[in-house]
Amino acid sequence: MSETPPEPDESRPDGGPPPPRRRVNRREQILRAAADVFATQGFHNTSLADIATMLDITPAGVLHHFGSKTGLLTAVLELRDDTEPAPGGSPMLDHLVTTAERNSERPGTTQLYAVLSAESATEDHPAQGWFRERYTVLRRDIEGAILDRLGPEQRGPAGAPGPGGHSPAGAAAAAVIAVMDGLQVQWLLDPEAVDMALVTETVIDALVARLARGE
Amino acid sequence: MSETPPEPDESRPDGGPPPPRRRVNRREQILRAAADVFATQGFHNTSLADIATMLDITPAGVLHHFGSKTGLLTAVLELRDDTEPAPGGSPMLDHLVTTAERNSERPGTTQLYAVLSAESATEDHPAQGWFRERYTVLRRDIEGAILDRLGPEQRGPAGAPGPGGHSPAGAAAAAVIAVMDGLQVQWLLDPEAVDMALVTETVIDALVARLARGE
DNA sequence: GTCTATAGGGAGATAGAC
DNA sequence: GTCTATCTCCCTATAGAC
Repeated sequence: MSETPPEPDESRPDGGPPPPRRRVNRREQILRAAADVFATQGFHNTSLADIATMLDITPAGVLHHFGSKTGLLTAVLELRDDTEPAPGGSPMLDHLVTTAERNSERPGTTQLYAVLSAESATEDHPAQGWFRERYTVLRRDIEGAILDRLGPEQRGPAGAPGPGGHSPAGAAAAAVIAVMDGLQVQWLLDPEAVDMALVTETVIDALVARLARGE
Repeated sequence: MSETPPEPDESRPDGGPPPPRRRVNRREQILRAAADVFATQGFHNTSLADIATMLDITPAGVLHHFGSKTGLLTAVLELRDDTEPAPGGSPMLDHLVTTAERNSERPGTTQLYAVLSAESATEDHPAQGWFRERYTVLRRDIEGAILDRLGPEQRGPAGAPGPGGHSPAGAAAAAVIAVMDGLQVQWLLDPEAVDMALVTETVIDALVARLARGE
């Protein structure tokens, strides 16, 4: 299953800086394994032993690098594999569709965030603050992207605060995020049943069109 | 918190069936406690002891009634507190908004399904089949409701199979469900940040308008 | 710096008391 | 029919070996 790359003896002529390790760093190996198994099993349902076994070490070997199971979770979340940086403004909306498409080919990552985000809504979950912050930032950014796409002339009413202190564009932003999240669960349970990218695009278009009409 | 309604002593003139218990039935008490705590803590993170403690019995006392922890989960899911039966056809769409509104006042139930549905997307989760089936039925019903609202004249293109074998109305149905689910997670993490009913209504309207325009 | 041995405290479920 | 005593297993984390 897990291959352990051979470790060549590294020669250091002078008494230089601390020896660089050929092996990518145990820490990274553990992070990858943890991300995989948190995704397929959830956080609470995963034991340190599950992760340790994948690397042929003991559970305590894992804990050494992260202090606690919670510390490991935090590190996994920070990992954020942003292969491509998210653009700002109107192009961000297209980027969201692309992301949905990409997620269809990475069940592991998709599952990781889908499962953990919902699990974080339980009492005193260690990832709660992380996800709360993430949603706050996402809502703000996507609201900006929507206003950007509408253009200055149509922006007026959509940007103004509405009921509950939220602007229509802000509500639309929450909706877009919600659609993407909700679709992931449906897709994970039944991949044939939904086309995440198509539906995401449809909802974005429908919401932007509605805002453009000033409703 | 949970009130235990008094059980009137039922008089049996003849030597009828086994003696009625004054207490509502242990089974029901356990179900309510389990639903509460599954909601706030998730399924995997909840122990039988957590539930047993609430009723001042031992974990095995709980297991007696349901055989296994999984059996208890299944029973909780079947519980479905459909206070009001969901209508069919176009009124169902209004009912969805009402449901979102009601969910804002029942964090417990909201959390139960939000957390469990995502958790069910993990490997071999006992509730996986239940949620898969639930989504399949919901998508079909809501698709019907959308077509109903569109009316016969506009229904044509929306009902026809599109890319991936799914009709535009079917995609919209998946989107509506996704929005409701996704909003729940955002709302649970930050109740002030989103208005579930408002956003749900907005998305439904935007999607129906789009279909009506034949896009 | 990296990891193992072991502690110490639950977990779910079986078997059987009342 | 209802529940407890108890078994066995597995969990996270500390302390310390190499």
